[in-house]
Amino acid sequence: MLINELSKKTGISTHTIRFYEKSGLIEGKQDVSVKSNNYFHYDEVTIEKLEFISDAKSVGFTIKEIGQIIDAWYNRKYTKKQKNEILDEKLISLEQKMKEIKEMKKQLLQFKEDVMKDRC
Amino acid sequence: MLINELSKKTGISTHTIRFYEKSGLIEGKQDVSVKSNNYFHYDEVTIEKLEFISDAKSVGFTIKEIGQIIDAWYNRKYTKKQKNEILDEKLISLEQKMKEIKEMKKQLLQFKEDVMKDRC
DNA sequence: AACAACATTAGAGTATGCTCTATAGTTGAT
DNA sequence: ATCAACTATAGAGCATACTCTAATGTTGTT
Repeated sequence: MLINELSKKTGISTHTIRFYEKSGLIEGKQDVSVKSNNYFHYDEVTIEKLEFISDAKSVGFTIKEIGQIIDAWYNRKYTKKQKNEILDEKLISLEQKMKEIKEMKKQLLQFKEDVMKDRC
Repeated sequence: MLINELSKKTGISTHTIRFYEKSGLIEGKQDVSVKSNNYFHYDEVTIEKLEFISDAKSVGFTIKEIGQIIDAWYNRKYTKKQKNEILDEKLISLEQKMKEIKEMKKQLLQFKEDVMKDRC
């Protein structure tokens, strides 16, 4: 599929898709047999990747981190061991985020109590 | 205390402290009885606020959101009811973040399994 | 052939959250 | 009095992650 279809299927603008492509997160293929244009073609895996990018952004991963994860997932440039290391590292950072959110939740509940008891 | 002491006590640079002050997150007081300078003085509450700001940034709250929370906590400009609404809203967004992180964790564990079983 | 709707690239512009520089004045120890 | 170490303000610069504009070319329908 071409970029417009990809955009419609994922809800991500063509501008942003091109930005992600420049950033190395996704990769379209040009059809060498077609000489009249240099349109990029995208496959189903790209849709999966873009959906993953959206989710990964929500949890606070940077483009660079997302790139690492996608490479650990869909790339041949790492060994099995390296892929596992990258993924474990990201899992640890998720645990950390989780912990921080729990702490913040406690803090906000404390604020609520302070408000209720006119302590601030 | 003056800004330098505040900076040392919180580990936040004077530049960043001034940035937070401009952004309305904290507020120093000038001593009107001293006419030779216009130095700002900060109290213990400002330390608490700065510590809160650091924690709140880690969980992904924006400066604007942090401002709202600090106002709900330490400001007279909202009613009890409004304060509670703001805090509840932020608690809900924390729940959302938590959910997203759990999903992402599942996803990364799936990637690990895919790697292990040579499915990618 | 005309024309809307698509495609490409390069690069400018925007928002957020700092981070640093420049300039100028103040304080406190020697 | 001097001087290091502080203070303030204004504004420039930077990194991240888009977002948009401009210029130019292609495709497919009428």
